[in-house]
Amino acid sequence: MSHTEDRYNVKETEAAWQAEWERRGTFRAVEHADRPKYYVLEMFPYPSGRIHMGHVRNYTLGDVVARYKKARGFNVLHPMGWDAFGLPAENAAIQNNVHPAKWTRENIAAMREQLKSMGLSYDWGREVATCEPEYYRHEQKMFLDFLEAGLVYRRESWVNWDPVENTVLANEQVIDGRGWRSGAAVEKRLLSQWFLRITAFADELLEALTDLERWPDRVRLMQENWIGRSEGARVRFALEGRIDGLEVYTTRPDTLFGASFCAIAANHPLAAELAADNPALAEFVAECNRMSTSEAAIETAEKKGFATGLLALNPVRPEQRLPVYVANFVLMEYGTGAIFGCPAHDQRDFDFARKYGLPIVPVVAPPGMDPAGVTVGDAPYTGDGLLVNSGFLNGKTVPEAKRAVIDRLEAEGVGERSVNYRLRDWGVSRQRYWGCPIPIIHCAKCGIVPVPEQDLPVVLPEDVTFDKPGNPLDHHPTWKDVACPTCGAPARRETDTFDTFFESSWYFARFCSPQVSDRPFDRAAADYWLPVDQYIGGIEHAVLHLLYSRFFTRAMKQCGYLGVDEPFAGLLTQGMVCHETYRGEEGRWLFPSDVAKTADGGLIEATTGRPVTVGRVEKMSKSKKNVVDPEHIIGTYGADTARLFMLSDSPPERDLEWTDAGVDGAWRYVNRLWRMVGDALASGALPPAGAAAPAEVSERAVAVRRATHKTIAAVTEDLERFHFNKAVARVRELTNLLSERLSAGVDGPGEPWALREGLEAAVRLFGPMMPHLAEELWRRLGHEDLLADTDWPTAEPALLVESLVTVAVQVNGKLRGTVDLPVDVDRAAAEQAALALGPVAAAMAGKTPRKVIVVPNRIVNVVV
RNA sequence: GCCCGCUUGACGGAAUGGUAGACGUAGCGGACUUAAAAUCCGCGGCCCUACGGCGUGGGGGUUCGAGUCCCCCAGCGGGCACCA
Repeated sequence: MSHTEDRYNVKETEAAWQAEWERRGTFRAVEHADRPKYYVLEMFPYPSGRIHMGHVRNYTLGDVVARYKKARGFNVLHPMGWDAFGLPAENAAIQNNVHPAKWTRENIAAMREQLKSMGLSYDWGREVATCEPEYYRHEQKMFLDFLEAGLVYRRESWVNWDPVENTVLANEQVIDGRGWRSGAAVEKRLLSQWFLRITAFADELLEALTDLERWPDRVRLMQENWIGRSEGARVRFALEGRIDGLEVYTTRPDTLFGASFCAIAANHPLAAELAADNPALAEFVAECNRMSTSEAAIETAEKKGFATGLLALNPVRPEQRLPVYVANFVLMEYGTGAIFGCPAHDQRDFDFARKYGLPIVPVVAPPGMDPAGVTVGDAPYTGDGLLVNSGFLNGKTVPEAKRAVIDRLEAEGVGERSVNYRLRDWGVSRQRYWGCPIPIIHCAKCGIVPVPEQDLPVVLPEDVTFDKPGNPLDHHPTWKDVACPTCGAPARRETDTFDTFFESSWYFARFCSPQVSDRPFDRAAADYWLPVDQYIGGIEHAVLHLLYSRFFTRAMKQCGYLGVDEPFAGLLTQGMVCHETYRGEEGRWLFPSDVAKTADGGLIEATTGRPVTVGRVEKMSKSKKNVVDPEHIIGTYGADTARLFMLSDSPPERDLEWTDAGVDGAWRYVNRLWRMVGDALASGALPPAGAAAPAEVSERAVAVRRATHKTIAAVTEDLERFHFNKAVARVRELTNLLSERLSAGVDGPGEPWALREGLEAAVRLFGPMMPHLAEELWRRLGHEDLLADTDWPTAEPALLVESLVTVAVQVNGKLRGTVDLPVDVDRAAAEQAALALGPVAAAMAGKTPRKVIVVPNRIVNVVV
């Protein structure tokens, strides 16, 4: 580690420091009640087999935060684990005839080695894999606790069903209405499933968003929209010739007088009843049921309706008869599964009315329009205004009319105020093998019986086969046969497993004490570490994973597991890693590693020399082959180079384009820094490590010290705000200056000391970003201790203040010059100095200033 | 379809409403070298000989002053409940 070489030996150096950190247990986390804690967590990966650049970016960001906070004196918890249940393992099993457990465990082993080569400051002693019974047994217990607490229930719900594979399909497995593997037309099917009552916390989850101040606004907004709280009314329409009525939910009860139809969901009980003796309607309902369950598919499909022949009586206009349709865009899950349509003031209702020739009656006059002459143009009007054609509501504003009409409906007993949420309860049943078994037993006599606590965990059997369509747990010869815990009669195990979001909804708590086996985690440890201070991951998890975790935390609290409401106090959502795409002849996608550059800068296929077309920069994906293997990059340039590039080119929230040139640039910088420190030491000009500051310091040396301390202050601020790219730029600026001074020849009182201070500052500031190089240089600079155990540098305030400041001078907002002024000079003096500038006088063309705006230490603007 | 975000030199990006383009990448010129690589130095938004003018996706607005705030539009991307 300490010989003099001309080139930086990355491989040896990085491996040596990784071994040293591990040997010393540098990153082991231990609870210290007297020290401030800081919990840094990156979203744990699905063990797909190899890490990808998205992981490298995510974990680099987290590692910078973890190492920085450690240097700032925090007791840091920075764990890593594996989100190890999921579909890809089953797909691999089917395609490659390898057992999901074996596949997953091998992937974990491979990826662990890859992550270790990045030099991440994890406490590997806390590693967890969610597919192991030691982990998932606890969520089985939690599920039973939730059941007892009334947070779990069972009901029927619709799924995408592949009739050939005999299996439920994920939305992403449904392509154009067909199963991705079988190609069979997908059907909707009703299955009995377990649900978690997330809607019980809808208001709380919504309101608590306000306090998540360290979450990005857009994520909070996305969750707000997802929860989708709306205030409206439930309105009951009588049905002509029937004793039952139709209850609809609406956010626009003010437009009731403009209603021209009602529509119900295809799976509304009324639709089912009517379809029983109406084959055409039955066919229409069946057609709706063939649509995917995804909202995007439903919303983009052509809006269709089927007139049932039923007529509904408008409660505010009893003489009016509204046709009742079954419509493919009405969702049973939302509101009451029935709506009334007011075409004049809603786009979808408008389209529907146009299509089926229904009346379009305006009932809201836009502001400024004559209420008497309101007509409907090419588009519905959805804004505020005054009610017209609406009986007792005429002349009221939209909000007034809402209040008035609901009051009337309530008085007449035909409706009431109602708050509705778009949020639906969380269906957690999956008809899949590679997941956590749901600890329930079905008994013919006793019904649904929870697995007794002493029988937990229900272990997922590994002796299963994938040769038949459907769920292997179902085909297992013996596993599901069990005696009923209540009556002892033969009974059957639940063969569904949990949604894999279940595992990721509490892993952050497990990390607090992964070693305990009789509970999910130790309460005291959770009380010490939680909430996670900084969570880092992709924006694609902005809603589901983060909302489920927020819900789960509340559910765990309600059951006494922990004491916090919110799992993640701070959130950073990183952008994607992108790369150019390449196609060869015949349009085949090519890996970047298959593409070579010709002398004139053109691109060819490396092996054949045939031409290559360059496509757009897109998210790295296997399908387009625009991927770069992190292992290859780390093997060639080292982890620090990869980390530096990840940090320096783009702010973390934005997408990052991976380029060879960028990596080369980072690599050159790593070597430049290494050389610069080596040369400085070899020159013998620097004082030894720890030397006291000299009494006399020249102006030149003070200038270096100012630059050093300004950099320390700025980088500290940048890291606090996650502006890593700016932090890198600033240290580079400092090392550019130091390099200049070093090559100019060190001289004058105090300069060698100032240069050492500068070099050490650069090394320390880079510590969280390029830990191996920084650790190596720190040692070479003569320090015995580890940089990883060294405190963050502090800026001396006296060196941050300047006596002069450059002030811009504008005439009518246009820059005409600058002037150097003492800091905080009075306005009159600033104005005088500005007016004295030649170009300023020229631009004023002899006119007298009408006004002079002076912003102290910034700008003087002369208005003429 | 609905919701959210982004758009600044050739490229990635800087810029509490106050000097647009920090820092880097690519490029160009030079030094070193037999040569190349590496390294070092210099140049660098666009137009103009200059004075100066024009520039932050397009259009409008607020302001002494707009990349930044407001409105409209376009393009690109993310999410939409069983991928994780």
